[in-house]
Amino acid sequence: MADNREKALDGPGRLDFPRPLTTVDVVIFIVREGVLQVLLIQRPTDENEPFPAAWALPGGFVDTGRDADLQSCAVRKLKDKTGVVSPYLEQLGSWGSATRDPRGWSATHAYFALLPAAPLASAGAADARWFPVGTGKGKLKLAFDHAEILEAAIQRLRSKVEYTSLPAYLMPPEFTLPDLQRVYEIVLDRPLEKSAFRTRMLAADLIEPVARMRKGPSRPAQLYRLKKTKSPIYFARTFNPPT
Amino acid sequence: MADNREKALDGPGRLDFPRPLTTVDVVIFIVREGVLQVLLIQRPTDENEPFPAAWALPGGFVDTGRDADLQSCAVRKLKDKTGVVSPYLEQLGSWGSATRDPRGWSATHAYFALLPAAPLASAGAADARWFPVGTGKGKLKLAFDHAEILEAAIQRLRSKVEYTSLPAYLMPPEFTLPDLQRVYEIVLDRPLEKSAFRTRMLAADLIEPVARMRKGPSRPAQLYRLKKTKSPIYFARTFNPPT
DNA sequence: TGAATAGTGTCTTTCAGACAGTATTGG
DNA sequence: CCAATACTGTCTGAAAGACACTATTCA
Repeated sequence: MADNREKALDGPGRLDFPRPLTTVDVVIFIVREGVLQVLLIQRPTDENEPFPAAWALPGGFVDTGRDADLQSCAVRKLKDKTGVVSPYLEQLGSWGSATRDPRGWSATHAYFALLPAAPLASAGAADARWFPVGTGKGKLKLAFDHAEILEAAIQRLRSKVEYTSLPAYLMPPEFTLPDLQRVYEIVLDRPLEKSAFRTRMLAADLIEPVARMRKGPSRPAQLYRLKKTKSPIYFARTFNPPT
Repeated sequence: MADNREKALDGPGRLDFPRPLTTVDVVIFIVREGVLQVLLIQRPTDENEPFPAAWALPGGFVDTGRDADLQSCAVRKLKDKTGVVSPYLEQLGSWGSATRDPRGWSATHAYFALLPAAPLASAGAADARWFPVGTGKGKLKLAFDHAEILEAAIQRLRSKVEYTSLPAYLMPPEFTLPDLQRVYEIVLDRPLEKSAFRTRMLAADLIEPVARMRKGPSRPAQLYRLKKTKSPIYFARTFNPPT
């Protein structure tokens, strides 16, 4: 896009002012080992970089040469760090201010992604690690304003899980209803009623049984898979009376 | 993060790669003359400007010298065009791509604002006009991707009105319950049950009666005002069973 | 008085909450 | 058999839908 930039400069001259830095960050969630986890990247230790060695959300500058738009930039960052294309990627919001990046006025476009549980969901990159989303204490200090962004992502996820089928995107290809309920409970951090849960999920036309059962130490459970559903289901009520 | 490519471009302290343009746009809603309306600005007729004379959302470039952050930039644009500070301003999302602005890669941070109905809610600026939000047809061609942004704002507003008290911010300082219901119905474009509506609103601890009544050609109605409520109320159910 | 709108009451429906009870496996 | 987990049924309660009914003003 060097062309456009030159054109801009020889126009009425109105574009010759300082531009903020533009970045994209992605909050990537997964459920592993029974807890909600988020992928973080360790920043380079180079002391000339901002926040050296601190943990940060995966992300970085928009590359005007490679990224057609913000969403594809987010997809690229996601793929760089995990090797996968998420079945669910949603815009979370944007954060921009004069002070959030020591290098100058900057604005980031934040996305959040849900990855399906997989037997060996390792962080793809060497500088990447999964961190459990602490239920309160033990908060990590993150680079930039990423702690705030992460907090917003968790809130958004929790809030949407109350009345949508989002957790379906956190499931492996085949799962049982109790599995799904467990994931809801992990994200919401509270137990749900089994009976109401089953009724709602089955009524939602969201999942379909496959011709197999999950065997275990007790009664086998019906396996389901996600229907070829484009978008999440919105329920008319939340799961429990609101706070 | 600095992946390999960015490291190459951006040695320590080097940030000299092309930066996208950064703008903020605001979708400003009001209810006037019984319909939901949105404020649009006519772009300059100068043929060197993009989309000359086209209607656009109020907005513009972030001014790194004046704007401390995105939100204050949005507040500034809102005040420039309407002279008021909205009681409700929410981030809507961001749109960025190589092609949305002919001047080059650009990203806009979109907000939406709700203005209280006022007897003489004129558009403050000369190039500004209120346009009814057409229920379907008669769509205006807007500059940039603003039609898409407006569409998203309307959807977001409608969706949130289903289960929040957002319309309270569209009301004048004092209003009756039937007034409020009318605004809900205008935004949702469908009738609501009076009885359920009243019950819900009065239970929400959102409004309080003032010591006056609205007189009219028929039975007077109790006037209410918004309680000093910081944030909108979220209801546990939507108003009607979903489609 | 009647028209018009505000506001209430009552019955029904829907669906979650609670929880007991049945079903089906392995040991 | 028992333990464990999957799944179903039944009762209750809260809140919405439907709609009739009462209340209060003006003309």
